[in-house]
Amino acid sequence: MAGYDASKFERPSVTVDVILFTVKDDDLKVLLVKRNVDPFKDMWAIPGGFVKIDESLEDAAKRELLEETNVRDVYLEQLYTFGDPKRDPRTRVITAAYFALVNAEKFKLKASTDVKDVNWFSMFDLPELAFDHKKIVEYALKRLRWKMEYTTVAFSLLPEKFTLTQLQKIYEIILDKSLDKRNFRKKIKALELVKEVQEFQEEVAHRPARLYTKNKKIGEIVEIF
Amino acid sequence: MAGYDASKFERPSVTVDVILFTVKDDDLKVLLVKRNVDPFKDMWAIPGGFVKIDESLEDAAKRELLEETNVRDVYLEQLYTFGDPKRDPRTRVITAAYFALVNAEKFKLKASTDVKDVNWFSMFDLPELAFDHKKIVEYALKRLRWKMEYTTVAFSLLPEKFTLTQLQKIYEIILDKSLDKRNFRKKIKALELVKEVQEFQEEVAHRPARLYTKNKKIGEIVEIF
DNA sequence: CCAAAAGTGTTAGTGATACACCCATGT
DNA sequence: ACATGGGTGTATCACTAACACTTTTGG
Repeated sequence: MAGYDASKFERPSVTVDVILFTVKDDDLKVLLVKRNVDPFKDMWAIPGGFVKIDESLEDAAKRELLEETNVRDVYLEQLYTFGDPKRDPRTRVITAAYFALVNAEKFKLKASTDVKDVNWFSMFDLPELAFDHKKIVEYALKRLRWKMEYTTVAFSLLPEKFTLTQLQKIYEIILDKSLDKRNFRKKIKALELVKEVQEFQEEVAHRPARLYTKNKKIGEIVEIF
Repeated sequence: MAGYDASKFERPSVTVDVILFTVKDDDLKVLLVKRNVDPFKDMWAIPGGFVKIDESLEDAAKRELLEETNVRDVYLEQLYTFGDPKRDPRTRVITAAYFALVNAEKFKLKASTDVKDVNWFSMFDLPELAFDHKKIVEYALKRLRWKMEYTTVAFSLLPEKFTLTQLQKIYEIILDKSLDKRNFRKKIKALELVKEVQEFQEEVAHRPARLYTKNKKIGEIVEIF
């Protein structure tokens, strides 16, 4: 922190971008918005926007997500700040990227004024993205995979009540590898991450699975080293 | 990313701050600078400063470290971006904090124009710090400890040639716990992190220890999960 | 010969992996 | 009765943790 008067400096703009993941239709999906303005008009991009002068970065991330996509109440954490001077062709823009997870069945997407369209895309079949958003999304995937292995973030992708098979599938889809059912259940139970509910799946053409909820103070994210 | 003209917005200032750690005199030290200007004139702070309009965040971090403290060639990674609207009393300042490690014996500290004084402080006995720097330093310590357990960052705190006891001490000081010598050496050797050198310690009043170097392509940081 | 740190192996316990069959339900 | 996923236990392997004595050097 130097003895400069901040106002002497030509200032970069600051944005937040939010990489929102969900698991849906047996696939890992990212939320993208279609840009309605230049630069990169009509191209898909990560939702985001400028940080207001009196809001925190996290508040900005929540606000953008709500405004552009109608999504609220997500697991949210800061991912990384991308500040390459050339990442925006117009001017210097530094972006604090956030990383978010939701259970997709809880809201309806809707577009907004700045945005022509909003949609889920398979992480493994993305369209061309605006700015350096490809790089950002790839970085987010790395972080997501890491978090899956060492924390309980997976639970934020589930509905209130879920089966152990649903939970396991989330791990399998994101980590892109199959897991042993018995070992998986053994571990989940040993860590006491879930609590039995006195209910079972309904309307399935096979033996209905027991339902579980997250156990109390996993509330949010537990490191499971 | 929204359809706004960036120039319409009141822009926050962006700084980088660098938390530089070293291990010295059997203690974990942080580099602090004494501010020569308001706000917080004469108070100790993490080195840092404004990001220039055409330099990347990482370049800014390197530049500030060199300018304010004469330190170069460090291990450097982005830590977190702090953006609370009230963290700077003057105006909105968002700071991208970087986290750095050096072997302290390789350079001479020197103060600069913006800075009255530069010095190493024990991480466990810090003076009062400017801004929200206490919080930032604590966050950096958490990250450092985490990195010690799961990566090979420790090696960036060592000189070219070192003994296994020196290496072990670094772990012990930072993690603040003692480790078993035999198990420690077994693990380091099993992971092939070090290479024997045909030299020994000199001028010590006991059996001289064998010297080692970092093994080839640990070059930088290896995750040791 | 004393002080100081260097160096070295074995055992027990814990957690991870591999693996196959019966069960409950709907059609 | 059959198809579909649900549900369960044991044995092996790998890694971690605990632990004590001998060696080499300088003073």
